[in-house]
Amino acid sequence: MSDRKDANEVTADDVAQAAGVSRWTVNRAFKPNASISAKSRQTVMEAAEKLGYAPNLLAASLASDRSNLVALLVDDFSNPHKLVMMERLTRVLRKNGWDTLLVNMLDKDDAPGALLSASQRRVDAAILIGVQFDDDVLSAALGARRVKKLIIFARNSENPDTISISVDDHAAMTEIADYVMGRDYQRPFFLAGPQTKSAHLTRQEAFVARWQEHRGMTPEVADVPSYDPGMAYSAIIDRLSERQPDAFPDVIVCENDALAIGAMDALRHHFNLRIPEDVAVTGFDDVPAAANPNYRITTYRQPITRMAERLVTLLSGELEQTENQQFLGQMVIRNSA
Amino acid sequence: MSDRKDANEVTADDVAQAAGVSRWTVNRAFKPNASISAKSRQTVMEAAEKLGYAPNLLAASLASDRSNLVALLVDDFSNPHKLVMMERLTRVLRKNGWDTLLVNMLDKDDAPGALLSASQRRVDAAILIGVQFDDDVLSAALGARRVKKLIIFARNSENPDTISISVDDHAAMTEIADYVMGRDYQRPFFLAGPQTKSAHLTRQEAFVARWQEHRGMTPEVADVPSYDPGMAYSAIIDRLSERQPDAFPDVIVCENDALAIGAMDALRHHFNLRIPEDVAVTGFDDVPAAANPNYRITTYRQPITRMAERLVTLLSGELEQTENQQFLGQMVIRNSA
DNA sequence: TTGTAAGCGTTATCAG
DNA sequence: CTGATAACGCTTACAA
Repeated sequence: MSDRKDANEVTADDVAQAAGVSRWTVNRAFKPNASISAKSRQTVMEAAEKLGYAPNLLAASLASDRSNLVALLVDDFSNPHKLVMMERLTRVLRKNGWDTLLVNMLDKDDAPGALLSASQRRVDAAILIGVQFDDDVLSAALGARRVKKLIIFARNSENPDTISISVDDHAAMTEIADYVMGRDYQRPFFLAGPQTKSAHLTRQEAFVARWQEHRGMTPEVADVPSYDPGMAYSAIIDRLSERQPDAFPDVIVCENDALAIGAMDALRHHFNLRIPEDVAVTGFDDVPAAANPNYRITTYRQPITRMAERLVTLLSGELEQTENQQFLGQMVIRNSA
Repeated sequence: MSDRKDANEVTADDVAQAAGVSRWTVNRAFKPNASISAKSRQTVMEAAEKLGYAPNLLAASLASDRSNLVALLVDDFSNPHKLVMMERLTRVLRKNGWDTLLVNMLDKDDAPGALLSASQRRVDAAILIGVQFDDDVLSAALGARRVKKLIIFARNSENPDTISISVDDHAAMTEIADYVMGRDYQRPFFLAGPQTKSAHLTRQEAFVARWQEHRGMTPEVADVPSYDPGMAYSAIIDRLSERQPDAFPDVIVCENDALAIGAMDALRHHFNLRIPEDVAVTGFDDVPAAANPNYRITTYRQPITRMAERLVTLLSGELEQTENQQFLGQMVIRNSA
């Protein structure tokens, strides 16, 4: 049945033999700062090259209990920003010698299963870039000691055993609020994503607080069950239909671009309104589509690459951090507000 | 230094001891159709549950030389369709017990490196969903015996040692051509993606051939270096600026939706043209944005889920296929043409 | 700097 | 159906 196991099953022993050294020397040759003479290393590398040897990472992981593998747990694939994050993360990780196991959280209750999958491959860390990881799930996961490190990427978490690498949502949203107030909009409407139990309502809270503080009134808020342009589209229609002009918002501040795109589509194609003349819109993330001439969204860009680089230092353990890492991004002013 | 190795390091031996059986029996309990009595299995499972045991897949893979791991090699993250494919693929794979290693091909010449990464984790197969795998790369990869199976997903390949699972591009594009001709467009323009050496020019060729056959003239063709809406936007502007109205195409047939989106944006926002009144546009893939009210693209939907399911049967070896697998999708008629 | 012994946690295979 | 032996290919000591 299995006729594999032909060539390519070259082991360190084979190389050792070919190079006339011991297996352990072969090993050292492949380890960046091992104590090995330059000469030995070269002999080994030549033999390895000739035989087509590459270390078996499975065996290495088993023997060493570190795998140089991280799991990326994702749940909301409808948000286009996920594609950007996945690209950046895998790029930076791979450049630094880490491989990525992509785990699709199939549904709301799949978090434990997803984490289990990851742990069975002995990943060194699990990186969460989904939305459905509330603190209950995290505690359960950590309680079960499923993974060594749990890192929440691009989202806050209050869980003390978890490290989050994210943008300073409060600062970012305050900046957006100030910008919007600076343009003198009067009737704000905040469009939020899923209202889970964890701490990621920061954006909404920050906006609302800032507006209250400066204008003495509480902005209207609506939420959708997932970061999906289609859901945002429907939500806006549901919520704003049959509204008198003077009760219609003049600016819709969205928790992210996925929602902003849906909102803009609804505004233009359902309500037949112009943006920003009739209603302005702001987003968050600066997804690729935000720059396209149809949208030209005024949004906020997270420094994903820098965040990914921080992640790498966290993984390598250089930084014995347990504190959450906060970054500052920058507003990108375009035409939608 | 390492204070891990606390709990969770439960092995089959521990469970065996707790359950009063041998390690091998524990193992059998976790294997679907192993010869083990129902009673033994239950005892084992209870003990396992209590101790929180889960098989170490690293060790299993090492010992068995099958890993139940596949690598997904991706290179063009700017195409939104990739997100859809990744979601479907990981979903179907995981449901069937396969894990996914996501490998980002960092640049044009990274294919060998990416394949090497995958092979070092001893993946059972590498699935290619990028564009830069031309037949040279594939041959090299196979020559180096890097991976056991190489599967090209959603794209054709002529390489005989490779299996491709894709839509029947010829049939699909012929259907689109017929549709376009049926609407009586006269001046077609085909917008193609990267012109690599492999066989994926089928769409372009099919369209051109069909048009020639029925109309006796060769459609104009342009190509862009990557499936990126932004590139398509620029390409359309470069190519069509300063053209007299009667030389301007009345339908732009795009190799996929990523290009169609860029083309539509250029047509509307740069040339100030209406779609489909002034110029019609067709796409391919039916990405989520194709359905949004801004675009409403007439496109072609690939049966990704069925294709992913076929992939799984291919992986499990039930099908000792070496032939390429072709699927039929369906046209989705919307407003853009 | 280099070699050696003892595992890492499974599975294939064969004996009972 | 169950138990035992020998790998799988590497790493972590530690000794030479």
